[in-house]
Amino acid sequence: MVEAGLAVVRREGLDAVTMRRVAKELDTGAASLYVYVGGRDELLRLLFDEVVGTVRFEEPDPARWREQLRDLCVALLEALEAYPGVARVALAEIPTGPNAMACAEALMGMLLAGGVDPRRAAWAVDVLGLLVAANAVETVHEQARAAKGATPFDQAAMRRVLEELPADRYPSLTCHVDELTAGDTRERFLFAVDTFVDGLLR
Amino acid sequence: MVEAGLAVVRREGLDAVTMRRVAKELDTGAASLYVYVGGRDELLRLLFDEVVGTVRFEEPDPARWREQLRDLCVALLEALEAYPGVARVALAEIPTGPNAMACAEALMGMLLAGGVDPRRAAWAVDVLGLLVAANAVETVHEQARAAKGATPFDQAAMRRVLEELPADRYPSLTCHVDELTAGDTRERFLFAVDTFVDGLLR
DNA sequence: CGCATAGGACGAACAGTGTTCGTGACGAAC
DNA sequence: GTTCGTCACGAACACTGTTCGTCCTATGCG
Repeated sequence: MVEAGLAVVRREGLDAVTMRRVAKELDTGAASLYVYVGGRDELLRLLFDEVVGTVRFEEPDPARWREQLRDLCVALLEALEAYPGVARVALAEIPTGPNAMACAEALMGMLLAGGVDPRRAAWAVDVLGLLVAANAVETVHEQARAAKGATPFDQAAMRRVLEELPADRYPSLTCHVDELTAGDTRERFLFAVDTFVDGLLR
Repeated sequence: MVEAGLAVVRREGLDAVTMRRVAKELDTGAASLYVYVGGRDELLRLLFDEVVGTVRFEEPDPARWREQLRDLCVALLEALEAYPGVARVALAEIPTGPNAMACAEALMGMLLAGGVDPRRAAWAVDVLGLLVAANAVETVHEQARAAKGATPFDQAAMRRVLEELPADRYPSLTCHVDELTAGDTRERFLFAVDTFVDGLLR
C-alpha cells in the first residue's frame, strides 16, 4: 500500500496522492484503505519515512565526518527530490518515523564525531533537516515549472523579475542580478550546508 | 479584500482562508472575488506580501549590520507568526511581491555592508529567507498543537518519542535527550541564523 | 458437512474545496 | 426613456477526506 502510494508520488507528485487515487492503484475503493491506515496524514507520514529509508549511510568516522555529513545531506535531498512533494510532509510536522530517527541519529553521531558540543549538535540536526526539506520543496517546484512551462529553469523568470525592478528603490538587488541568479539548486544547497557547518566550527 | 483575508488568517489560520470564507467576511459570494483576484493562489501571495510589509527596517549601517540583520530576521519571523500559516506561501514558491523584494533588498544591503562578497551575500539572502519561513511554519504547528492538545509545548511530545527509542539502535539520540529538547523555538531560530552568519564570515 | 459469526471490502453519502457559467440587476450614457 | 455594459452572484461541476451501513466471504465451531 505504501508501495502503491510511492508509485503515484513518483509519477504524478504528492498532490495526486488522494485516497481514491491510491485505492484505484490497488484496484479497490477508498474506504478500504482506512482499515490499514488512520487517514491521509498517516499515509503521508508513512510515505515520507519510506523515502527517507532509501538512503544508506555509514558509521560516523571522526576522520571523515564532514565529508560524511555532506554526503548524507545530499543523499537525503536526492531521495526527497525523487519523490516530488514528499518533503512537504517534513515541514508540516517534525518527522518521528523510525527511518527519520535513524537519519537524525546518523547526523547527530557525525556532528559529535566532529567535536561539536552536544547542545549545538542537537540543534544543528534540526537546522540541517529544515535546510534539506526546504531545499527539496523548492527544487520540486522548479521541476514542476520546468516540466510545464517553456523555461527550462526558474532562473530566467527570477532574472526577469529582478530586471524589471526600479533601480532606485532596490539598488543592491538590481546591481547584483548575476549573483542572485547564479548557480543551480545543488550548488546553493551545498553552500547553505557548508557555511552552516563552518559556523558550527566558529 | 486583502484586509478581510488577513482577518481570517489571524483568527483561524491559513487553512480557513477559502474563497467562500473570505467572501462571507465581505458579505458577498465567492464568485465575486474572481473579479479582483486571479484565484486563491494569487490571494495567498497578496496576503503574504502584505504580512511582510508590516515589518519596518532601517538603512544598512556597516557599524551595526549584524545586529540589524538579526533584528530583521526576528521581525520577519514574528510577523509571520502573527498570521499563522502564511509562511507556507513562501515555501510553495519564491515570493516576488514588492514588500518581499524590499526585504530581500534590506538583507542584501546589510550583508554587503558587512563585507560579505556579493555572490555569497546573494545566496545567503535565499538561505535566510528559507530559515525564517521554515521556522515560522514550525512554530505555527507548535502553537496549533498547544491550543488544541493538553501539552503546552511540543517539547513534551518530542521528549516522549525520544525516550521510547531503543538505546542500542539510537545511542546518540537517547544519550542527549535533554539537549535535543532544550530551548524554545526563538532560541533555536537565533542559533540557526547566528551560526549561519558566523559561517559566512569564515 | 452445515451453519453462524466475525471481519474486511466498498458503494453511497456528507460536508467541504476551487473555479466557471449564465443570469440578473443596477447605473450611466445617449 | 431606452439601451448598453459592467459588475454581482446563485447554482453547478468536479474534486477532496472521511464515515456509515450493507454485503460478501471465509474461517472456526458444533
